[in-house]
Amino acid sequence: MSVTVNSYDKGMGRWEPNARGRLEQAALKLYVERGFEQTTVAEIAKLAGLTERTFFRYFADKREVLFWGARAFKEVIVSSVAAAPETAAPIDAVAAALEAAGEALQVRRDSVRQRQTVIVANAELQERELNKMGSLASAISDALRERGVKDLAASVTAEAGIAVFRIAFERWINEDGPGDLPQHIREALNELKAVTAG
Amino acid sequence: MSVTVNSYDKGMGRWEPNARGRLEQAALKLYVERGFEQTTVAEIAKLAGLTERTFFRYFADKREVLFWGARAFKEVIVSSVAAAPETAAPIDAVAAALEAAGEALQVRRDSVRQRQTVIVANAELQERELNKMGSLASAISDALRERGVKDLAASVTAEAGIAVFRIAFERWINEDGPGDLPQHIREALNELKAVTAG
DNA sequence: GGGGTGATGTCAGTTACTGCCATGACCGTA
DNA sequence: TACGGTCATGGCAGTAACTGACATCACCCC
Repeated sequence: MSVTVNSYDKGMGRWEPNARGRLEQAALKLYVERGFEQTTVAEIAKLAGLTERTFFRYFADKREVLFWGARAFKEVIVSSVAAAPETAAPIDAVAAALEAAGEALQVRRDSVRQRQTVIVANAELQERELNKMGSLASAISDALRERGVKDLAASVTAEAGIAVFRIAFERWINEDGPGDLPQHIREALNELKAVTAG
Repeated sequence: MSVTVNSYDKGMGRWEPNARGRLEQAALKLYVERGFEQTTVAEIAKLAGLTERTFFRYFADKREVLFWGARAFKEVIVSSVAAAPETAAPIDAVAAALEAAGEALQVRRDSVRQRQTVIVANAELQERELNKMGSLASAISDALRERGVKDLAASVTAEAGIAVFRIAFERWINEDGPGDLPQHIREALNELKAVTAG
């Protein structure tokens, strides 16, 4: 039972197109329905009309399929930091980048929430998410250094920014209405400034 | 070839004592010698004079054996936060707790460094470490709330504290001499205050 | 001395993940 | 039109992490 559409289309190659996308879709669907642990890679592959072996050609492991989309997110943030006006203070450049990325998430709130539900239900997925966040912090730190920010300041600013984002994201995703992620980010950052003042 | 000592001692029970400790020792030894991935659980168990099955009774997975010792670390920090004078600002309570824990690490610098070498060489172990740090942040956040700190401030302070600690730890572990971890913590915290000021 | 307890062993099974080789439609080129 | 190379995928065997069910047997208590 494949998730793909009609396959007698014009221009069809030897294989259905977008194998990676089909695997992503199939995996998310099954993870949501049965949970991460109760889903085998073989099942995902079958639903996508592929084999287990092919799954592992596209994704390093069973978790990674949920995080492939985060690449774009990272790129948005990094280039936004790099593009901030030269006069902007490091923390402001980071804050602006996070708010911009936050707005991008905002419009896909339902699917983001679905994905997050799967992640919070499984410890291994939370680990992977933290890992991605850490890698994001490193990337931000690098981008800040490119702007001439000194090592320690760059590290601290990037880590603090990520911490702020994580808290804001968690509060936003647990909210009832559509919410306002950028607003949460501003609030958390203000709180950080308050608790570190003095 | 067991790592245990003479087994005809007085007071010997049916089994060699301290199975968990023997497994920890054996695992660290092999992880250092061959690397994490190149070591099988069967080998660890054999070196400790036990079986694979018993390894998994003590540790949830192959990674956890490296992090069991972190429990004590967490307890020190949490109780230190709880024990801070009522008048202390949240960020200062956390900073003091981290410095205290830092001093405890300082005296075991060599073994800490050995363990860290294993961890940085493997992505899965880094994930687990981030996970432990996240759980530590939650625990600190809870301890702050116990002190009457409001939710958002508690989260932000705890996460910022962990970020500061991580940066300080990394700088300390990569240093040549004995170094001064508490000093690094103070410097990183001051930097955080500087970049968030204004 | 007999039964209960608890740490360990044994064994079979599942599944994530990998390496190696095979397949066959596509594409350029002679 | 034939031919040879490319490349996404399939097939298959193997390793090792992890789990559940049951067996063992020294120890302890009554």
